[in-house]
Amino acid sequence: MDQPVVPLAAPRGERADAARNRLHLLATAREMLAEQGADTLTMDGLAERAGLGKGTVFRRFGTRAGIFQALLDDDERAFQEQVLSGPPPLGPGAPPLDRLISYGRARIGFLIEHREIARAALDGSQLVPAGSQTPISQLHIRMLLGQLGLDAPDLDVLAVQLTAALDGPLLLYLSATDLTEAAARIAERIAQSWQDLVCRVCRR
Amino acid sequence: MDQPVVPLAAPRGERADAARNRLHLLATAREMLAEQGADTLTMDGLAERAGLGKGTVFRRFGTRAGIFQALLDDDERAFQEQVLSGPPPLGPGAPPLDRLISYGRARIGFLIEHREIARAALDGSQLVPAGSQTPISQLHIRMLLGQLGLDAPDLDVLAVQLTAALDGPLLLYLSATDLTEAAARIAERIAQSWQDLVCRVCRR
DNA sequence: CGGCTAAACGGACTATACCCCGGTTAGTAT
DNA sequence: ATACTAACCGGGGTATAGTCCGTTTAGCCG
Repeated sequence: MDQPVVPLAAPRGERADAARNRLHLLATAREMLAEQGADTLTMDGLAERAGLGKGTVFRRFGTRAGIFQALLDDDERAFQEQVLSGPPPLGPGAPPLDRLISYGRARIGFLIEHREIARAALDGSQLVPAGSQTPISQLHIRMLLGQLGLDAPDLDVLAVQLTAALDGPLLLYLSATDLTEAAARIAERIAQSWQDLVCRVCRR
Repeated sequence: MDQPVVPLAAPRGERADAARNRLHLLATAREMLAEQGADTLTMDGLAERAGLGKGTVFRRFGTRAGIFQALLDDDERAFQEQVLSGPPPLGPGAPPLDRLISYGRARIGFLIEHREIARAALDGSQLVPAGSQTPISQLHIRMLLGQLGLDAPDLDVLAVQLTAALDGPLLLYLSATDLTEAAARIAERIAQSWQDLVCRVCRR
């Protein structure tokens, strides 16, 4: 009853220069990521290369992991697009169980593809894998579970469990292996197990 | 064909002074933990209070999280005892499915009880919750799955999935709430969901 | 008991995430 | 156009995890 007509991304009042700097920092981070890898990327280095102050970097992203979470968010947008309004069975239109299976496969692929950023986006102080990552998966899985009409006692916790069951093997895999070999084979193995798991859980 | 007869705990050659210092550091850490909480415990502080050099602390535990992992390991010993040779249904003797349900309940209780240490034992660089924590759970679950004679395609990955499904809600819970209220209620809710999940997965 | 070596010790040193606050500027109301 | 204010910028400052290497000592052997 007061905000005029600003349904855009920026929640409210991110100043133009701030937005510009954020974009610029993200772009610079990607460059550095591409040429040196994630763990040598320091806040000072990023600030200097971007030609900005260190304080600015922290103001934008809060924490080191925050940068990678922001990058992952960015990459995830296209993925979410597919999930929310792409073609079935990933997008709407297919039966919930098919979508669940399809979603697991897609997410596994996405995370393996973006493994370096995903890994760096982890942070000991915020136990959940990444800022955006869990909510989306969990919400989507929760929604599909609702559509399935299961007679489980607590769909919310079940959604958390399944989300964890999807991410768990990936995290283990991302941390253990250096991913140089047979990424596809392991991905397929996890995808297969995901399918088996959800089929077991959802059959009546 | 060469090592004489040393089947003791210390793999080989942890010097007496080293062992003594490790114990002393662990004890000191527990004191500090009790009186100031986990996040104000610094490596320097621990070293100073223990009357040892900082280098020693790092030599023993490698990393800050390592200290908490060591403490958790220590606490976990009694728990493992119960699982490996305590009375059923947690210990051996009960049907595998009952043991699986019982194990989940016990682990939830254990982790909630030791929440502060468990939380501090997490570390962004080693994605799995804690040094000891995952292996034990996973191995045990894997074993029980084997005894169940499921026709799943990949019991190893299934074990990882279930371990994650057990830990996931806990981590979420440990990070979000400050646990001062209704710990028991939430624990019960997670335990209930765990039981439901494994029943769904294991029914034929 | 005296000497030898590998392991442990200590604490100064480095790197870097994160904080702070005085100065500047974008956005807006008059 | 001008003044006002809230937000942003900058970069030096602090705390602390983790490293290095010269020194000390435990365990053993002759």
